Amino acid sequence: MATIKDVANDAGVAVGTVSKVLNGQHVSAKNKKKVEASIAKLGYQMNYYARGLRTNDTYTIAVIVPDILNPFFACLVSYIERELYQRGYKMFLCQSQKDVAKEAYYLKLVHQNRVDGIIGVTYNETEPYLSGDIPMVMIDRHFKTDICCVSSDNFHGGELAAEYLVAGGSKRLLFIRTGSTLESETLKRGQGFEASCQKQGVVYKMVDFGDDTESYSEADIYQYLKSHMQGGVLFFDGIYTSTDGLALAVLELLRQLGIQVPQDVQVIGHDGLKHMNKGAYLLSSIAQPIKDMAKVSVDKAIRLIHKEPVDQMTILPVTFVYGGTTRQA
Amino acid sequence: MATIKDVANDAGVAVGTVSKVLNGQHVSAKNKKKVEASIAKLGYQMNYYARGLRTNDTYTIAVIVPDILNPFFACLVSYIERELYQRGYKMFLCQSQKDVAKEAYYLKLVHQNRVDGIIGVTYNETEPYLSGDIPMVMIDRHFKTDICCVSSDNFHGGELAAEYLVAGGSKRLLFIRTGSTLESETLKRGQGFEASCQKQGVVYKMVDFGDDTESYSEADIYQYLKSHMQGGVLFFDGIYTSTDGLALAVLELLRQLGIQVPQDVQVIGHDGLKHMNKGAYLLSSIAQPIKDMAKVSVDKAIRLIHKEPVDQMTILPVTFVYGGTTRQA
DNA sequence: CTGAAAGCGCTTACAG
DNA sequence: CTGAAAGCGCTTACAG
Repeated sequence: MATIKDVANDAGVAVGTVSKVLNGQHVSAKNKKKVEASIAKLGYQMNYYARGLRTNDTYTIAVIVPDILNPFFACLVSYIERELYQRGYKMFLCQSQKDVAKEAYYLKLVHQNRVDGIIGVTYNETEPYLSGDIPMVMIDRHFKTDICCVSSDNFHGGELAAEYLVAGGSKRLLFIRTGSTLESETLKRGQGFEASCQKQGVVYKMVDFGDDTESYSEADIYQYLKSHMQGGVLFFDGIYTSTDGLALAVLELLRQLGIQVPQDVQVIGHDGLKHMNKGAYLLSSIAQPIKDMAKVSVDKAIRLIHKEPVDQMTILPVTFVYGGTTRQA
Repeated sequence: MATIKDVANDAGVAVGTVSKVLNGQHVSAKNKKKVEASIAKLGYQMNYYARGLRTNDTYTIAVIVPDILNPFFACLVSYIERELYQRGYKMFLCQSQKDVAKEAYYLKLVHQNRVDGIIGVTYNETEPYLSGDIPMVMIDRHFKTDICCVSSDNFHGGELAAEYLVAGGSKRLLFIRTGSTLESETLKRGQGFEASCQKQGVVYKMVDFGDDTESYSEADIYQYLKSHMQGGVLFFDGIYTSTDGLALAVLELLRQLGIQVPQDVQVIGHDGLKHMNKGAYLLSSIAQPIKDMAKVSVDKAIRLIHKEPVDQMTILPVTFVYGGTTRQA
């Protein structure tokens, strides 16, 4: 590959001059023309490794998510990539897979590869690995330390779910969640739901099936639902789940139990996922503004890189979306 | 951040010695111990940009796919990341989004960032951008030039679909496809289907709705199906589509037309996608061995990087999977 | 086995 | 405005 030196020789100027035209600094029109001609002629491509070594800017950002097999994260990562591309950054994709060792590996790699910043969704206790010297924005996870965070309005999402369920005629509500209790921001979904139930003075129950191991503890949930049935009818007539994935599992269990949705019970999920990520909504749900979350995350990360001021916390609005599992309010 | 020089000073040895222990070369036990102690003490992390500049190895691979919003690609990318991680490589995620300019940008970036190799699924005519000096493996796309390719057995997939449809009792088959006609490997799905129909001596029809613009040309397909109905019954009683995404759209159209699946017509898709990428199959389908495709791709890429011999073409086997839209053969 | 030194391809003061 | 030179943090022959 041609180097800056080859270009300088070909154009008959000093390497410093070539560097200047490469970086848009002022050089005489005559030299600029010569250099540009040589660049084109030699097919010169800048070696970012050499530049990065000198300037300490790499124009790369590491994105750490649990797993893009999960459509929510795939969607988030997809939009982050587009945003990064617009801004001239490249993305290292890191899947932690809820594996502490792997997450630590990536957090370390990030130093070695001198990424300019990190955008991450992490549920592990990785704070010890976080040296504050690298710009970092977390999604949906509010660290105790002063790390930048962007999230959607999980609390209000829970409220919305309770409101729509009641508006659709449900009188005895149930909230089901699974997952790590470290997901501090997402925990607010249940809190908002509960607050709204109390405010509306409706009967409700909160149940937590703990960390899901790929199976969403389906057997446990099945037992739970079954034990709340009497003469073929479920005690609850409105269910809100912490994620769409969980809602899908619940929907299948209800089907097995012979319960009609939304006639007998309405179901609302959370995330707002669509068929193949582009068709209809999978079910009635509280939709997160994934695109905006991606945009804001990238924007914050780049501001941090440039040492510009940023808000420590940003909470984006959620909306209710109809997907056939509610009696459309 | 501490540099190799800091470590050398702290340990009282030369930088060359530190470099050797870093790279697992032989140094005296005494010095090795001293160096390791200093590394730990200073929290030293190697600067890969400096090393990369020297050695021209970056341990990074660019993965180029159209868009991970598509669950098939999300799945592929997810498994590629795991494989890469195992082998000590990092991944640049590049979404071309079927945008020629963006794809060209990434292909160029790849030179600037000196990635060791590329793994890609591209449908554009990007060959001119491909300088042969960088190891590259293509998935599902067979270039005329001698680029390494891995694919699943699309032809046999088509055959399997026809066989299962007939085995389930269908007598008049229909193949529907959408998408770029550049997808040379995936085009074989239709070819295999047709070959099997002829061999089995069954009535069939092939129809191509061209490039999908996010909407799968749904209106056109609806019209087509409707024009082949008579007295509420569809002329065809078995449908095979080029992808699961398309099959889902067809399923919805059939529902709108009041046609029962699988009673009136059986439907088989292609890809083998699952609910949330982990639950049940979306529908009866021809499943691609995505995990193996990822593994083989990474393996080939790394062999190419090491200048080891590799097979130019690898075709992995596909299987029929039952997902409720066939009369289970 | 170890140290001193050159060099990878850039950028950036510093003179002129 | 331009050139010559130092230096970013590594690795790798080359002497000793």
